[in-house]
Amino acid sequence: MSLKLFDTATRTVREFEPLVPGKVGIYLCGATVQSSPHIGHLRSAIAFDVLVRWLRRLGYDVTFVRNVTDIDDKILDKAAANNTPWWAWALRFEREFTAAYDALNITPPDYEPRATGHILDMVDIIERLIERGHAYADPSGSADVWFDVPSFPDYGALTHQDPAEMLSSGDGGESTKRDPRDFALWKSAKPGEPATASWPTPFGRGRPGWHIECSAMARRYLGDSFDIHAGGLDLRFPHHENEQAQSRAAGFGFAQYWLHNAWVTTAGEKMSKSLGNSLQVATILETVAPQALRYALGVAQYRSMIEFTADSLPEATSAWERLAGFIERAGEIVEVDAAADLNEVELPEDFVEAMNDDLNVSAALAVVHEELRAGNQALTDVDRRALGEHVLRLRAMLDVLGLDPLDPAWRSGLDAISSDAARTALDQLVTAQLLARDEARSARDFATADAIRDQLTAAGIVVEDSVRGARWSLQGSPAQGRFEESSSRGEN
RNA sequence: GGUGGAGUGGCCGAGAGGCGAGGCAACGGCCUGCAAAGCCGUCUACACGGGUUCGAAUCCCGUCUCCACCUCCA
Repeated sequence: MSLKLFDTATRTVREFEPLVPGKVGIYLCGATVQSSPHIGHLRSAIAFDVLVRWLRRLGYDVTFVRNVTDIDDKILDKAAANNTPWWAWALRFEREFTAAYDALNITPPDYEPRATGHILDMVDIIERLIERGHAYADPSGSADVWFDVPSFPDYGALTHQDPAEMLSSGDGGESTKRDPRDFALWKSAKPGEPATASWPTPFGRGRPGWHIECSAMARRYLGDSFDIHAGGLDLRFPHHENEQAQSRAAGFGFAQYWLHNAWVTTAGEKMSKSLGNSLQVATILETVAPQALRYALGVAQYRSMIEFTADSLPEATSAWERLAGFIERAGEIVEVDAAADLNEVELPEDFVEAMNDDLNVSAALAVVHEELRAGNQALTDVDRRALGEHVLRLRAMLDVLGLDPLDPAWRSGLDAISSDAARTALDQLVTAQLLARDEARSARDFATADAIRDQLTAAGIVVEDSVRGARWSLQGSPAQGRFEESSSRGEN
């Protein structure tokens, strides 16, 4: 039983075999940091975070690279429109992305290169392409350098398009290039653009074309050939097609597998910024626990579209609270070691099989919920031995999905209260109330007992009676303070 | 127009020729002083029309609808 992945280039589910046994290099196209992250961005990050976690769980030594595109037309335009330096604009949103990734427990990449830090790596590839006859300087004498599409017969291979039927790559617009399909490797500095947005090169002053950035950064950190290149579905063409063409034309093997995640949709349509900020990560985390958001975005197989409805978040919250609630209650009966090495725990066969089947997290979650039910049964039966095993297996599975409730990356609802002192104070107050309620119940004064409970409920505190007495928890636990939106001090 | 993808029960979502994935919601039962939580049960679905087959959500033919990429996009 081994991992199979759907490879966009071959349109088949392929047995995964790394170039170097035991090692995996992954390049993921990260954000163009021109605006705030929305949940679609996070879906991609979560999908491939699960891939990385699973590969590591399988024992691979993974090198995971996710870039930041910190210069492009939109960044320059928006920064100018807001009277802000373009690099400040980019950094502001890079921070927002980082905050969102952290809030959702997305494993940080091993390397997170910025495009602007790799100009020389890009120049190197462009020079190779010119030498090999796959690129040419613009005839006008500008610093523009174009990739020569007709010189590369394999163009179109990734997305299975016939180059003859492609009319235009759309790049640039001024048709000084030889062929309408040719795309920009290097863009000359334009009048009116900030001087800081261009670099001196053998071709002249300018800035990188979009596609060359990823070719250069992938090569820098993963080598001429590497295992997996991932990104959103929309990047297949032209971005990934062009990346592959550049890198292969330059003589590199480049990616062996191409993985693409599907959309988060609303009302059947691809999410877009025009839908408003209600779908921005920061906004959602004001009222929803980050674990629930991760659950909502992580329940479907990465190649399926996720239909995001008004019910999605409440539904995910219910499911999440059931999982986390079980671990919490179990911890009151058996010793649960938050720091236990979950990699040592044997995973259920069905779970492993599901994950190996192109990361079928939906099927894997079915196993998770079976384990949960069995665990709850053990909890009811107070079967400590079984309970301990269920807890470990459940956590080990959830850990693969980035959803272990005891992962230190999360902070519980109680942690939303800023200080330990406040937490202690709240605990004492609630405990006192529960004590009074117990007394009333013992005296069969249920009116008083219920009044106390109602009062607590109104304050957002859920009371549950069990054989071991009453327990309480904060309802919903929106985890305030966990997500920190970066300040807007870059502006004005 | 070219190239892909999808239509599954109230909702979300797996599966891909026979064996009722799973979650959420709802309802019933157990438990509870009442709740909550939990457990058990109920809701027997696969866009439509044909066909193949002992048997089709799954295969074939046709039809309809929706979505994406081809311009920046996770």
